[in-house]
Amino acid sequence: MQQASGAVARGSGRPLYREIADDLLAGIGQGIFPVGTLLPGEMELIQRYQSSRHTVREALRVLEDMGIVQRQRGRGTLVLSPEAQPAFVQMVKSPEELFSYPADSAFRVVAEEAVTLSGSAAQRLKAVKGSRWTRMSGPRTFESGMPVCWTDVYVLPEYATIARQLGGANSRPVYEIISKAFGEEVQKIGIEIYASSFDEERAKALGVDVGTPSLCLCRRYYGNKGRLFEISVSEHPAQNYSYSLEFTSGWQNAGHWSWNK
Amino acid sequence: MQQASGAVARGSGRPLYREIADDLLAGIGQGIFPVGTLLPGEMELIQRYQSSRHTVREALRVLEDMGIVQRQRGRGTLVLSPEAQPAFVQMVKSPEELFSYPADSAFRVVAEEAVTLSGSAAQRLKAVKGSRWTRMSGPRTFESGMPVCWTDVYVLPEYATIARQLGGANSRPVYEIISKAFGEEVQKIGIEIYASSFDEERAKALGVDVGTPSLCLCRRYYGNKGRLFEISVSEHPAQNYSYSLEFTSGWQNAGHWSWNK
DNA sequence: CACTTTGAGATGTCCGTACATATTAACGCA
DNA sequence: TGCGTTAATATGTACGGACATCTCAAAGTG
Repeated sequence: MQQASGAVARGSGRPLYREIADDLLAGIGQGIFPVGTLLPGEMELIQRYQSSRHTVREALRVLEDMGIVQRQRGRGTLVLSPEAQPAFVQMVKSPEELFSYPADSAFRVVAEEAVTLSGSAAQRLKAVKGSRWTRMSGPRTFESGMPVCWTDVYVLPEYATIARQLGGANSRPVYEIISKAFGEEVQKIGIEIYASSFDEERAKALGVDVGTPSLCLCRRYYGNKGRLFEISVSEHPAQNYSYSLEFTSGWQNAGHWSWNK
Repeated sequence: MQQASGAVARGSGRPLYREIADDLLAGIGQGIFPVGTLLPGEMELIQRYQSSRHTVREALRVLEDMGIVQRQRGRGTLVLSPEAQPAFVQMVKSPEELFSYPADSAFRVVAEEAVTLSGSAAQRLKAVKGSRWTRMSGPRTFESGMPVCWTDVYVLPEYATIARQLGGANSRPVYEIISKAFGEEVQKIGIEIYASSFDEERAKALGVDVGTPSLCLCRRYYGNKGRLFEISVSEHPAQNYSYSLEFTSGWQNAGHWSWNK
């Protein structure tokens, strides 16, 4: 185990900034720098390690890239997490890859109405009870007419005008249309997956038997300032659909996306 | 669109290293610096942008953190990707979080046998046809006896000895036991989710009705050198189980995990 | 020809300095 | 008391220099 927050070995073959980063990490792990508090300032660390500001900042950058600390100009270096956390990350290039929808399928809206979420509906959608949404429902089908799934899309009432764009067959995801039309940048996506079976109405619409097992995907889209602006619930016939994920060992990067004010 | 690879605006309110990074990015996007080639050296970039090495390196670091370029001492800066790829990443602290298994549940092995995968079984598990595995099957239940799911675990024959450790009730994940006992470090985890319904045998074992909708999770664990060493398939009663994910906007970090030799 | 050595060029590490800007708390004033 | 101002402090940006280490190719050597 490393000694915490004192002098570090020089000429150990490892870069000095790495030694400093490890030492700070040990200090955080041992509670010398508790989570939620600020690390000593750069000037103090320079004295403590008898190093230069450049080297100290390099060490702090390592910790930041590992998600251990968060740096903020004018405030200091906040300790976020007690230890180096090797993590499993899944990366997709765009939210579209979270869909796994066939490219040649289209969503056809057959019903649009304003809804106020009751308690049970709000719980199922993980939304606020009593909140108001505009719901658009319909099947997603291949060009050939073969059904892909039944979809309920809930959007904020102020975005209900997109229903006009969805009037005809549309293959683009709803979140993408909203994002471009209203400047909502998707910051977070929540996905919940569960199994169910088709009720009579939907089974009829998709041309499958009543009671057919189904895979349901509920996706929640959070935009600017973390505001929930869209919820979509899709119900797929089980035999035609599965959902795949892949996680790779790595570290989180708290990095550059937050640099823009 | 930015001009590519010439002088950049100073005093634009944005940091100079960001301007340089954007300019290089534009150059990469326009094919001035094709993917697979090396970017101009730091000294040349210093002259081109009339800046200091520190600033140029800061710009290159931004591109590296975004996964656009890869830097290598003694060689140069390699262009990996043509454009900035905003990505959605999901992070979990350990593979355990991928389970969502209740902590007070236990897996009880009721059958263990050597199997050779037929074509259909291999396709379903996404494993190699004809490969040999040791399969352990049984229910996972709460301490109270209430069923959580039915699980089939496939492990490499050389790891079959862990069945001894699983003889009694065991709440620890199988991958964790293998990891500790045999030194397999989990590098990648693949998950596939689909819906089904319980057949007679399993319905009886779990005490649910035949035909009850179920949610199936197939997990594949890849260890050292990317070798598939465990597959687990769990079938959950639909009404008791759902699977949640969350993705946050960010960038990939090609960074510090590779620093250790 | 095969192998070793050398050297140029590239990035990595580390030191110094100065000024800019955001944050926060203390201060002064109405 | 309430609010705007100011000052101290923190990190961010940018400049300069020096030496270390790695890579690759060219030159040298047997």
